[in-house]
Amino acid sequence: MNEKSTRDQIIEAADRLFYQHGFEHTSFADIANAVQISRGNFYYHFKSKDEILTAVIGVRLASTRAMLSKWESEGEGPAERIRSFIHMLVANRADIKRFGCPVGTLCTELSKLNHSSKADANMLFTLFRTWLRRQFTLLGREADADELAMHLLARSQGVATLASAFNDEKFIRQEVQQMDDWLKSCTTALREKR
Amino acid sequence: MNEKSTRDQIIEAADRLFYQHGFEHTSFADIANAVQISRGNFYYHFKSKDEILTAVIGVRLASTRAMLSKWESEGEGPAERIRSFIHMLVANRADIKRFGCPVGTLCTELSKLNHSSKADANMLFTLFRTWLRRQFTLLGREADADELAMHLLARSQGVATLASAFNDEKFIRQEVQQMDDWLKSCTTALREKR
DNA sequence: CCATCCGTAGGACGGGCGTCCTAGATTGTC
DNA sequence: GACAATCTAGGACGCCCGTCCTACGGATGG
Repeated sequence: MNEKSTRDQIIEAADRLFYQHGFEHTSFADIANAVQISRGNFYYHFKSKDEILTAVIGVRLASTRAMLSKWESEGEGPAERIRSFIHMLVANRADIKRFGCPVGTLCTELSKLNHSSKADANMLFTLFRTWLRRQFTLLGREADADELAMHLLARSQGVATLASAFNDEKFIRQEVQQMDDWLKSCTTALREKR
Repeated sequence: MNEKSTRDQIIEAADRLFYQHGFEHTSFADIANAVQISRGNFYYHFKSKDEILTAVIGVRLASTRAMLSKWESEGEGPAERIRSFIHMLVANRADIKRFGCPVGTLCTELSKLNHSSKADANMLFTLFRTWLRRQFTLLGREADADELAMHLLARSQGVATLASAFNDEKFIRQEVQQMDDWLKSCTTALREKR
């Protein structure tokens, strides 16, 4: 059995709880309870709650980078890669329906708290934005690549927010279908230009 | 001078603070400080913090209904009314850039808190959804009116989320322009059908 | 002028929070 | 077996939270 270190367990539990219940609403006691360790033991691994948040964001950044790299290395074209992004909504639909988008909800919360880690969390968005921009550029849309990237990001965020509010998975599939069509029209527009 | 009652002042201040800093992060002390009254005085007007939230949601529901009625009574066609909805994003762009959408962020927070007023807050979304659905029906799109309403709601939410994260007003204008175009294409599609 | 009532001030209360300390358990090394 | 380093348990600490009580002030009306 490859047991995880206590530190990693704390980060993992905090990650999940921050997502499900929000950063502020999650207490040390909640995390301690989830990891089944003593509350006092935290201080050995993290000096403060903010330090846990920093670690959680760090893990999310790393795993996001890994995911984007994987999509990029899978050798299919940029259109297929963007489709991977869009279909994240379907793959995670159960969680999104219950808790919204992990990135969007965290950034929104930290923004309202004026939290010092706000910029770090926003970097998660920037990661996706830059990656999508690159894919649209590869698709031959270098002129409006960033605009398209932001447009797609925004639509994904909106879908997550409403799916959560209305508790509606079907709506996710519906909108994903439309985004797929939209993506195709992006490629078609390119071909017509040539 | 038409002085407002203390109760209304409390609701007003709470409304603003809940929007700017979130419900949970806003304390009685914060509201008391904003209204310049004693903390203990709250209990005379509201028995609990949740009761203030209920009042705030009530006010928002009322003013939303009033706004939608006004748009509807202004006599222009359904397309122009939907345009009023879309252009809310531009009209409130300064606040949206800083604090996101008041409806979306509140619903998201209450959802994470599993708060009992979650359903009341979601009613704000339903108000817009039903109203938009009616306008699209009047536009001759009764078959997919709800789908179009949800689509537009989602895009607005996404725009608000990203504008806030990236602190970008220009993005709002950009997307509003696209939504205007999209709305025109909805009408065009109808005319072609006839 | 007194009685009544609405609105207010200030602070007590119990509890939960993030933080921090310290004594003990566990592990690894010679 | 002795010792050091690493990790853990449990709880103390001060603070702020939401809640709640009670005494005061200032109108109003008989």
